[in-house]
Amino acid sequence: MENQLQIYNTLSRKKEVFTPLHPGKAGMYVCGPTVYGKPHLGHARSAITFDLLFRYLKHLDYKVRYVRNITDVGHLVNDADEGEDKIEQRARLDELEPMEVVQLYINHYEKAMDKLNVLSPSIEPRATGHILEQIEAVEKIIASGFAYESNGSVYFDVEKYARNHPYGRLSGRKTEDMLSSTRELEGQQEKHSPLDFAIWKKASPGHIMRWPSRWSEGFPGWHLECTAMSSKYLGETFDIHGGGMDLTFPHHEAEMAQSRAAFGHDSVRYWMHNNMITLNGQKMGKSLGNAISLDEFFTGGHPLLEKAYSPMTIRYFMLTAHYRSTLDFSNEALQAAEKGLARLLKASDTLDLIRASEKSTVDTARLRECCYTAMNDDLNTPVALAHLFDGVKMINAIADGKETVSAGDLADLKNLFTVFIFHLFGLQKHEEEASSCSAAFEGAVDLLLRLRMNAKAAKDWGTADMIRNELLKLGFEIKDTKDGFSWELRD
RNA sequence: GGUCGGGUGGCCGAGUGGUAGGCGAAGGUUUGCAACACCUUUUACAAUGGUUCGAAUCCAUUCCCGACCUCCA
Repeated sequence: MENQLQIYNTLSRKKEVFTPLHPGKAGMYVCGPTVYGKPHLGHARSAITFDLLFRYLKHLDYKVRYVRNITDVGHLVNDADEGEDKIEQRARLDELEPMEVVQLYINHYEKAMDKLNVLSPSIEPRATGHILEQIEAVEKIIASGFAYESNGSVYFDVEKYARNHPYGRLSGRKTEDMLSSTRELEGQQEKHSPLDFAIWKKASPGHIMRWPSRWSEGFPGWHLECTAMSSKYLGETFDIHGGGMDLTFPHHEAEMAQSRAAFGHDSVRYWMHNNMITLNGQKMGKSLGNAISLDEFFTGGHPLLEKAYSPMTIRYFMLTAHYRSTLDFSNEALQAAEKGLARLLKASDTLDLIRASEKSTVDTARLRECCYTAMNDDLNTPVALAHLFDGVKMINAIADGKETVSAGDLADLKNLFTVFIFHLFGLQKHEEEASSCSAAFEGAVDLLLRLRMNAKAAKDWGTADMIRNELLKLGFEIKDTKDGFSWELRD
């Protein structure tokens, strides 16, 4: 039983063995982006963390339904229940329809995720597509007595709820502490208590995004969409709910309260939260104005970036830290990641050239075991990577003839590397550039390098070096091997 | 102020009682030279005290940093 997947549950603050609600199936819901701006490194961290989980669960033969929402309404700019909708604000500033803003940034997000090789979730529901479900949820909460209407808006009655239910359990706080530290805000006369949050909000006259309801023309509160959509697609109880740590309070705490008020029980069995990306020790975030967008990373177009970093470098960089640790961004760290990744991928190429021997002098079974143990330990990718680098040493030693591997072990090693590097970690070799080269192009480069080989054989170093140096200038990487050469196009 | 989490070598980053790993640097092997690869080396656990055969890891005190408490992945 020791080698089972364990995940850290924010609710219990412990690692727990993952046992799904329904044997053989796993349901996961993750808070996706609010689409009012370009995706940045933080979005990538969350997406990659849960993509890894999604891939691993599938690898463990679970039938996984992965729901990641898109928030396209209800997220207000400032204080929780006042202020402009984020998307409407962007629309006003850019003179666009709110849905144009939504579409634009969904496109940006999808494109970036695609580059990062983040798999599409099973379902990507949008809040605006689930207004009816959200209205139904409001009805349920009112019926259970934990919400009240006030001037066309409906608020969740936190104090009443907290009398019989633990509010603050997930984020580890007490209602009295929250009360004492809550700021006095303008326009909160509608609420019974400053802790109450809106689940339906009456639209002000200038508000564009609005839907009819029996309380008012308005829009749903931010926290509600996740309760409505997760229960719709995963059921009133489901396995895993993920998101960034900064969503723990108030968003997830509110979700928990809503679910319990609406359904009479908790919905989520395992809460998982990924930590933040930091920049000079400070959280990278839109509101702090220190976020670097993913596009900027891919093109190098940001003053803080010394160069462009490929999507795979970013993906690998994320995997070098555990998902619950903060990860500090720096050019140095990214360049180290770039080189580490190249070394790993090179070894996986080398693996294809290795020939099996009678006997093995290496222990591939143990390597395999170590890799899985690391993954089962709350997705400990940095440790799994460390073991894979032991594998890299192993591969290079075999290729050098210093160690030998049997046919069975070689197959095992190949399988391990393929599964971990490509299937689970989702890393890819340079964007299939090789396949985009035409046969004629490849033939021409091969011809040049064969000429160089001839020159070398004739000890005509001038010609040999000229060919190599000119090709290097054009962006090729040239390597001499034992019995010839290899080349590839740098990206 | 409240709650929670941290402080590890030049950089990043694992690690809850007994050699992570990557990147960098130095030296060497290989090579016509180079790249790749390989071998060796290097510097560490914020401070102080304590527990222990043995502590980065446990306890105490101190200092420093961050996250959340408003919207944020």
